[in-house]
Amino acid sequence: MERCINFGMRKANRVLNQIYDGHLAKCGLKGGQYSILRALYLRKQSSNRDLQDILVMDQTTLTRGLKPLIRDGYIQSRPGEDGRVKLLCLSPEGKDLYKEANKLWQVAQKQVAARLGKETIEQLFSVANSVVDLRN
Amino acid sequence: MERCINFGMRKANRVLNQIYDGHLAKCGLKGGQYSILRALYLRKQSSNRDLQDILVMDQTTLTRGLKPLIRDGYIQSRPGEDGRVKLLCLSPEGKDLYKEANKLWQVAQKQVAARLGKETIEQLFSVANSVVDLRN
DNA sequence: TGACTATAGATGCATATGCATGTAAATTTA
DNA sequence: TAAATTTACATGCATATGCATCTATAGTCA
Repeated sequence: MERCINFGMRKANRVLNQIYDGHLAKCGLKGGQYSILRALYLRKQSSNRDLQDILVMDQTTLTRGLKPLIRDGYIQSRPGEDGRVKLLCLSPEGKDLYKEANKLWQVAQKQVAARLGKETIEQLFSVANSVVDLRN
Repeated sequence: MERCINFGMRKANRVLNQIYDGHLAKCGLKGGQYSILRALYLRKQSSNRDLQDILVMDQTTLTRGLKPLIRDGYIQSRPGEDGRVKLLCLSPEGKDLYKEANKLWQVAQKQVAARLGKETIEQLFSVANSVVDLRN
């Protein structure tokens, strides 16, 4: 009975999401939103397009993921010189929220890391990177 | 710059979903629906509760995942002796659909397996199982 | 038996995901 | 420069996900 690769990873992904989301809920964020805030925190400014590459995310998924963060004032959006482009950056509130979320993220990350162990984590990233490379 | 375990797996999960969904789309299914059909095909009959454990899925997620499959007549639902329980099984159409979907799944699985290689796949399942065990 | 508790599912709400498609702006080409 | 093409982003639609909560049924215990 051959195991489905997609199903195997999907289950694991759900478990991880629940752990990280559980911690991040204290500041009202989900894991995906945290990733977006982090990417913007580290890059100061990005277009939607840039973030798609960084986050390995579909354009439509990203656009919608940004929506509540813009709505709640954590991300500022303005048109670029190229009229098609939307430039995004964290507002002061967004930076504060990221810093707060980062503390919660660290708790989640440490908890998971402690239980999985170094070797498993290395394998996880190695496997995940290999899978992402399937896109090329 | 520490990498986020959740983010790493999430990206990989999205890539896999797209590959499998791309193939399964030919019969109108998504990967999650295929997993449900498969579980029912192999077990003949299950309650919602049973499937939650098999699929490592939240009750509400599963209930909603079943909805379109029941709606479209692929899964039959009837109450069990225990009035709270909902018993589920594949209809004849559901069995046919599963068999058709299984062929498409095999194409996807082979394609991914060929590109990842045996060792990476073993690691993938090993890591995924370790992550799922975090629930305990 | 009646009250309390536990279990199985369903629903409201909000985000997550991506295909097909639409709109607008920039670039290329004839 | 006008038309065709490409690029960036938005929207309609449908499924995916799970927390909080609700309903109904089953089981437990005083």
